[in-house]
Amino acid sequence: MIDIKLIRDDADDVKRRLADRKVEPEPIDEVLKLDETWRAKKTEGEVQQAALNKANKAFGPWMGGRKKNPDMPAPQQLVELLGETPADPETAKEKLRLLGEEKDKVEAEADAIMNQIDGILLNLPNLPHPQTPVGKSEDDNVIRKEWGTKREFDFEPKAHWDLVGDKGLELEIGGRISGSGFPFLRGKLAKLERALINFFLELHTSEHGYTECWTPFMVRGETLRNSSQLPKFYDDLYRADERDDLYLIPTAEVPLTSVHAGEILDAEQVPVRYCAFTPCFRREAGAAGKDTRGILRVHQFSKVELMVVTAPDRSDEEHETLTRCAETVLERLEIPHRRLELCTADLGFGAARCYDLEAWAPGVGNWLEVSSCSTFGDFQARRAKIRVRGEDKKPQLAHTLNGSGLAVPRTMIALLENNQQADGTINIPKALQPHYGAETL
RNA sequence: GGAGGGGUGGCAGAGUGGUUGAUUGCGUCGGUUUCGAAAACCGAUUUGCUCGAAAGGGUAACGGGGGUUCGAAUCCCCCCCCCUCCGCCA
Repeated sequence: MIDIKLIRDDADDVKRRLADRKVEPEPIDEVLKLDETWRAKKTEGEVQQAALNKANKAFGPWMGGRKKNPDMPAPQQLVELLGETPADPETAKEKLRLLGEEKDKVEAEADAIMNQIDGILLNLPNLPHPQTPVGKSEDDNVIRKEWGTKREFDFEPKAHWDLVGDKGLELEIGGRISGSGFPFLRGKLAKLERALINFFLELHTSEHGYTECWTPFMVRGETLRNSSQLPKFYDDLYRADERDDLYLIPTAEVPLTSVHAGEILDAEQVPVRYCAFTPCFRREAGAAGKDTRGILRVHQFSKVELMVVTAPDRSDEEHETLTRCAETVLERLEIPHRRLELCTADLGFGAARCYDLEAWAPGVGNWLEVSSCSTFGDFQARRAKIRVRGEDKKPQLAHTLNGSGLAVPRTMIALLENNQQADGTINIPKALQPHYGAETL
């Protein structure tokens, strides 16, 4: 969530920054107006509560005193609140009850307004990082770097679906079992999938300092709200039926972001760096028919995710470090790739700044997004209530970051298509050989 | 799925419906003492919201949500989590 204090302090600035993301200004004005009413109601209720608290505090001793001395006068605090001296405790009670009801009404009004505010804020995307390039569409994304050179082929490189028909890519079987978008791998490709997952995890845990996690694959709505998939992206999620009210995770970001939800971390504990392999489940609603050939876009895929919780002043450098960790995977696999910095128009809902890593796939003749490395500022931390103690010992909202390290199917596509030989075999890159157990596939 | 037990401040662990944000111990931080340290003693030590320039004030929170009451950590209801036992099953 956006900090409501930013809206109070400088609503125009918030509107400007959201406008770069093509968000209309109306909700901000609405929040501003509601917030003003909320604070008035809130204060009104608290003043009433304070008076009631004072009176109630004196009530007990008065009752006690009257047991010994039935003529004991009502306490001053009670008289003050009621504006008169009550004849006896029973009349006082009745009057206090009515005052309490008035207070409850005011509080209920305040709560209703706060719910409205939350409803708006939960559906507003994050403010872009000052460094994020302003743009109108994905065409304005900026290529920050390219690594490797595209291989020259002395034959026509095949797309992966033509390349590995005999190596275990069984899309029809997946379709029969679950439907399209649920790939079934058999034999060599199944083993390649496992080798990639293992290679990713080994690299990040033993060389990059991430702590390996194993997470649930189904989570509560609350968990999805923490990392900002809900309420906005309900349609993109698979949900178990109403008996369980659980959702299949679209990424390991979801469970990992909630690991420290509600906690205040000590300065020495951060940065926290987690990685996890999970399958990811996405409905891909609205993306039907777009780049869906082969395993380009599927409903279930494997991914190793990197996730970082850090103090706010360190998040920019952590973002670079995290992105480097993801890039290293591609470098080790010798896959030509580039780093794209997303412009304001193309930024994900919760991201403040984001690099996409794209691997070159000569068979399909396209750059494929294999990783998305985002920094969220305090956007997720505010929802998940993740805080860090600063140098002054005061708790402050943490910053969260995450990135794929990497998504398996598209990495596999790039690997297969880049390393194909004229005879139809595929060379396994050196770094992966220990995990795959052979030099060719 | 069934039967019990439990969820209180960083941790441990009290708590009779009425000066309880909460006894106490440990831990942590500061001070006294010391050549220095330990011990001892003294003091401090939750978080959010809100008002305020600040000092400070108000309010909320004892797993979560409702309810009873003038007043709830304390009583009632629902839900969640953890532990033990039984059943079932990888």
